[in-house]
Amino acid sequence: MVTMLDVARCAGVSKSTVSRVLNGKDVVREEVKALVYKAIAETGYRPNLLAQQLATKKSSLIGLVITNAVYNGPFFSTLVYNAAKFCEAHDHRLIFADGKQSDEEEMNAIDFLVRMKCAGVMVYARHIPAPQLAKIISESPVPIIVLNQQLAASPDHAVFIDHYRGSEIMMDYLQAQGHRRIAYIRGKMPSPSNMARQQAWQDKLVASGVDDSDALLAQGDWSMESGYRAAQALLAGGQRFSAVLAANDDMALGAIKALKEQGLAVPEAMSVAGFDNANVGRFFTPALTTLDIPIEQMIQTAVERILNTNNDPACTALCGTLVVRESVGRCASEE
Amino acid sequence: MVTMLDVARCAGVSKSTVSRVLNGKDVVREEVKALVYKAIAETGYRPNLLAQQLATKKSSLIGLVITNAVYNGPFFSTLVYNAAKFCEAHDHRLIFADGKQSDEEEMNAIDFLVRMKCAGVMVYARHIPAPQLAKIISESPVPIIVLNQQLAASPDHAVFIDHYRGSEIMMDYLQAQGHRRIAYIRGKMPSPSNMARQQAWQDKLVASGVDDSDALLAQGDWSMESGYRAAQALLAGGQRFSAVLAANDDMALGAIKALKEQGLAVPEAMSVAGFDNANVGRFFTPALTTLDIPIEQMIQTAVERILNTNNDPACTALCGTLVVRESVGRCASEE
DNA sequence: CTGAAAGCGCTAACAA
DNA sequence: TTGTTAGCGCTTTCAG
Repeated sequence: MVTMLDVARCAGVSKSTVSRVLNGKDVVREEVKALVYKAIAETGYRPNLLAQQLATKKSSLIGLVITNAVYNGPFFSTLVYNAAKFCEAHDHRLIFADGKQSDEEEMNAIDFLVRMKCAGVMVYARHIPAPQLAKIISESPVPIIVLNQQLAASPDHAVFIDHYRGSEIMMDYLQAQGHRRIAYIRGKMPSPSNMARQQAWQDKLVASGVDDSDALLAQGDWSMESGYRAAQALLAGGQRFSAVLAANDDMALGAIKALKEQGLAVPEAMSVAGFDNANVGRFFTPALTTLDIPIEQMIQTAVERILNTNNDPACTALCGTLVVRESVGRCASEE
Repeated sequence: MVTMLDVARCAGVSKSTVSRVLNGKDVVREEVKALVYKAIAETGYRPNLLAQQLATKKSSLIGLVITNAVYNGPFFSTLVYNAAKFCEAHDHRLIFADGKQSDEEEMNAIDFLVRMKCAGVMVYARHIPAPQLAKIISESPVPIIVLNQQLAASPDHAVFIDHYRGSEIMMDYLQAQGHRRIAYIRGKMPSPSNMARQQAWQDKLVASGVDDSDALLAQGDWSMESGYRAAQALLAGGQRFSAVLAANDDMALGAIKALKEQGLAVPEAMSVAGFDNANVGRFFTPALTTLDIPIEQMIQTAVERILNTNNDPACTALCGTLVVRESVGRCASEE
């Protein structure tokens, strides 16, 4: 392991001089500079970032904690991709810790990142309860930004999407197509996005006079497989409904599969819609009607908040935009 | 920022004692231990991992470099998910650096991770040429494992999948179904997996007497969108073919969409197959016939190689297994 | 413009 | 069993 001292000796100067030419802060004589660069090349020196960060107390890392519950969705790749992208756009690197499946693991993950002296950490939490989150935020020496979740206690530490409003938009569309009895497949609980979406669904149903919404609710776990089974369960339940709204695209896609298998053409006999605007939805037959979620903006805002380049509170009010494709049709059965 | 010294003072002991109780290595008197724990709780002390790693020269980080060219595929989530999983199974954390779109960026990413003193780094490279990679490996102070690419120069630093063999398996199946003129949609170059798959496709075609394989080749970039367009181009080309093989599932799915739009039923009028066994393929109509790639095993081997818990050279010989579903049928047209 | 020396927060001999 | 002392590799005063 070649250190700065080795380079210094090789160049016949002191450690501090080497440090200076590397950081370009102080002024160093050109000839000396050349000498140092030559020594660096000869020795194959690579600065140790741990030592550097320890000395400067500055970090080039931004942490991200995600539950692996969302690992299989398209949501995950988009999130990670954009997180990496924006971090690097600001000369930082993304460091990643798995929140696994429990609040304890999620806390561990956050703790690890904080102790790694990240400049900040983004948390896509599924298990830590809000008050606990608020406590972590207030006690943390570095900014902690909570993703996809509203935090009353510290709004500027949360970047979220208004899933309730998004779900309303979708329900309005469905109802405008004449659907009244709309079934809902929810994701695994607890999940803020699911809760909000489900609530809007129920509220809209009630507002339109459907009062047995419970009978139209099915349970999934975000996976296609679970959407497939949830749709089967719904069908088996014997309830009347003309549309199925799933809490994400994957489940919607699974549901379509199940409906088709039962001889129900989509959208002719049954309409289906999802959330997230997963890439694959466009290539399905029928192409999936969905709600596009501005993940990219959310992450960008989070990163900028961490690095203090963004103070725009408006960014927390995202709600998504409807993407109309083929999987929703007009309601056939007049009720 | 509360340091170990603060804790020591608070407990009325020395730094080393605190360090000892924290690491549990040396024996410390129970009462002193209690004192220290109390002090830790009171001060809210969190060990600084940078300092710790600098002092011990041990790291709990494993790096991963990926080109963002693969970010949108299902390949990506599986890779990252499993990488995180196996790292954590071995008490390490995954740290992530974007290889972006050039060899220079990929080298930067590797360099960063090495300088962060990772225990090792896994590289899913798309741009750095093999000889360069070999050089990096030989000069690196920590193990560098190249993913998904054969490396003649240093076989024990490469964990790859035999894509040529995998493609042969698929071609054998297609030909067994009676297909002779099989079109191929390739991914963006350069890509070792694509090159191998394409070569096997061509060799098999030639072996079966088809000598104008060039006319049956279309260019994609791994995305569904590109598969869609490639299939359109193939159709527009006016060539006869009864099956389309795409270098990955996403392109295969895109191709199916285009074929359907042209009134070609899959698999009745045209067969389609892909590679990777993306989750979504199962829920498509028709469900996609594909080749399952043992990504999980590949990553596991890589992580274990880095941590020296695996010396089994057999693990480098993975080739994947055929997953027969509905998108390939018997060739209708006798030629 | 450059070098000496102290310090970042922790660990690890070595003594006591 | 515990404290003292030197580092780990880098930055950063402070002198010169």
